[in-house]
Amino acid sequence: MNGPAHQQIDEMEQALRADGMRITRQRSAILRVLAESDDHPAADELHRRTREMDPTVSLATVYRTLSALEAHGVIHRLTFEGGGARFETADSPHHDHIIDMDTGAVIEFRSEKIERLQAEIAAELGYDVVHHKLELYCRKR
Amino acid sequence: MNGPAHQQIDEMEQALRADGMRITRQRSAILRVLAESDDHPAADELHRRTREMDPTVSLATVYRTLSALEAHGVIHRLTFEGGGARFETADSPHHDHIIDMDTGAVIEFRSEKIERLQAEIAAELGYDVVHHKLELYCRKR
DNA sequence: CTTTATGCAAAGCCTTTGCAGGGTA
DNA sequence: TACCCTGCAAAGGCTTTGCATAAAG
Repeated sequence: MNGPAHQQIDEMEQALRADGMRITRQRSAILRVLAESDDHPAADELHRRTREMDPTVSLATVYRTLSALEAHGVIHRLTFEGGGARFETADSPHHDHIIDMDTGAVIEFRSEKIERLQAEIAAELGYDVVHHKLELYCRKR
Repeated sequence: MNGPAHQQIDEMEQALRADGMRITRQRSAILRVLAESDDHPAADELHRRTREMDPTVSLATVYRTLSALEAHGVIHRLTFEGGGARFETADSPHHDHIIDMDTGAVIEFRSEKIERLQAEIAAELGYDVVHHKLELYCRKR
């Protein structure tokens, strides 16, 4: 819902095109809907929203597109507890998530300290962190 | 696979009984198999192992038992990326997980610093952390 | 014009549930 | 005995896939 982020979407599409991916009407619509959402929607919700601007888009295409976009690094797949996958564009810098257990709302945050500690811990065990997931399931105090 | 952890299992069963849960042959077997596993098995793997000591146990009962044990706080449900839920007994103190992306192995670790930072971050946003999930998807360096 | 994407419907996981019979406290 | 639990099989969510058609480059 961040209004005219057109240039951002255009950039993503250019990158995808350069990466050999065809930009179809459906893919463009799905990507745009996701870029304009800030609530980490699930596939079926994304399908519903996309249909408002293009009623022909099928759920299968939504799933296929999401997988493709993820493979190209343009979006992230989030798998919270209970329920299916949810998605976000990968435009903002890396962050983690707080999940409000009462409302289901998702809040983004970032901690350099935690990032650093994670890498240190993995290194001590002989590993490199490829990616990680930190979710805080919380209630308002 | 930690050998004779009988007293631990007995303790858990006592607690469950005291909590109003009936200890059946099936539940006892499932709990024991899980307590003796250190590889965070999924439901179907648990079913396979449980059947070795009691071939009558059905998969439905495995699922129902796991949910019940989780509700009673005796086990934890882990939901890693891709694939279904995996489980561990809740006897050891809280810890997080490193997932070896090449072998699928799961390594436990604990960081007081990270725990503290998480609580601080949530507090700043007006939240209390009920529980959290920290997973490091790693490769051997 | 070649190759890739789409829609539809069917199938695939993993997990839950209704029901009648069986076991626990 | 009263109630809870179990097995079986069917159904449920979410996601993927086979196929013929349509569209992109």
